[in-house]
Amino acid sequence: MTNPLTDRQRQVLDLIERHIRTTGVPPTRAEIADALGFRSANAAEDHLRALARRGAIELTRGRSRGIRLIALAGASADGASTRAGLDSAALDLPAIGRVAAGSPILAAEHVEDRYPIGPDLFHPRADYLLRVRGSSMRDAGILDGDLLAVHAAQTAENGQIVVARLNDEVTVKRLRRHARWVYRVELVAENPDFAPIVVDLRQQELTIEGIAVGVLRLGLAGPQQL
Amino acid sequence: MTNPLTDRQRQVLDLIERHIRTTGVPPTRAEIADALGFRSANAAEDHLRALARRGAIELTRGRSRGIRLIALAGASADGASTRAGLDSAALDLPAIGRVAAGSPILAAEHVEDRYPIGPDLFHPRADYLLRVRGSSMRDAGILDGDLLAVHAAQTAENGQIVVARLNDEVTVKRLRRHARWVYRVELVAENPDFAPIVVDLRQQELTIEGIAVGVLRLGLAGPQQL
DNA sequence: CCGATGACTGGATAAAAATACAGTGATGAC
DNA sequence: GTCATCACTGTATTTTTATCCAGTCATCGG
Repeated sequence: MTNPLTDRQRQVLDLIERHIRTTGVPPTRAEIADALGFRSANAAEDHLRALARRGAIELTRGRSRGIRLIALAGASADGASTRAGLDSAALDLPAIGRVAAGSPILAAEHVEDRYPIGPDLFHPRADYLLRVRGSSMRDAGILDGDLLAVHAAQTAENGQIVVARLNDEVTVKRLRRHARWVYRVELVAENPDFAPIVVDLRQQELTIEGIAVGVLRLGLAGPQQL
Repeated sequence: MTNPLTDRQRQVLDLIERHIRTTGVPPTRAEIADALGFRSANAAEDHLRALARRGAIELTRGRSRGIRLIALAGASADGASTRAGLDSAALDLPAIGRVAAGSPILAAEHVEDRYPIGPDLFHPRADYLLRVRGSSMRDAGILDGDLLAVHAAQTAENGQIVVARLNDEVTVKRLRRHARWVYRVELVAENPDFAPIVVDLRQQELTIEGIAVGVLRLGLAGPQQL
């Protein structure tokens, strides 16, 4: 018995599961709409009704966040198998420095070091640490030289801080997306000195490399100044 | 060393767990009040605050049903007590939440959790993680809720970020001291909204508890906003 | 071409929830 | 005796949240 779910419904279902795992509570209609870029919470409502009709979830009328997952039979589609060569049972994480153009982030020559940090400290799990260059995310508390804990993923939700590759350059920004924008996304800095980067997907290729799940700053010791 | 929870608090905690198990979502304040017979939802609110202070749950401000169970230490306190005190050879660090007035920072009841991070990652070595409250060090990239890696020390140098105790309150600030000042030091916030605290050592006792050696931020995952 | 279905926008509204404020007793420490 | 903490009552007020209504556009089977 395969799933009669549509792709979009599958995405909504995955989002619900992810939301419960990361926040402890199911999402509201508005949160679903925001995460998937809908401009109306009613779109989320429609999806929930459809999922309930198909038996994937159970809704409790009138109760806020009254969404319950039923029998998680199928494996989720979202990039579960992509962690190539990463030991999930490891107690440490590789730190990635400057990434050369054209090569994958996790290529061995990019690994500067390994740090004794449990990957499962973060939710979702961190796959590597990326050394941040520049101050474009300053107001999000991510400073030059910080190590960003990254969960490797090919997709991200509106509002998340992502590691993206644009024109073969790797950058860290907040992702902005709307349902109305078909060929457009924005990479927004968290610092008024930097303008948002508007990406036209018909002209430029944008690859999501992962989502930020934490920050680690070492070397706070010395009496250095900003 | 049993739970620092009172009987009533334990009952509330059990109820929350039961509610999640049976309905799939955490309870609201009104539902807690109703289940335990309170006539005011505010009674539930008070209990939740107390449980959060003790690290049994985590509350998300403004989010309906934003209650999360932390580290299910087990219903009853079994013989195997948790590692209290200072294991130097450990691979993890204790995280300290709110520090009660008059008691030492590393007292067992302040330990919210332990995180798998090698103490030697930091220089000098970190002895514990302190959960930062407030935004007074915002411009140093230390945000509300961050975990500050702290090296226990009784002295610090000018310009270092320190964990200090003043009037029995623990605070994180940058230390300012000049050779010319004999009885004076300043604790400077890294945020223009906070004025520097000028300390006259003849009148107030200032204790250095440690110096900041790093920052760790978890929970960067969800699409939450600042 | 028609009607059903999926995937939405936009606006409105009532109910549900969080949370602030002001109190009351009781208990135990100092 | 005073103070802090716990365990509440009661009243507001503001946000959140669920949910309804009225449409639009595209696709697909018949």
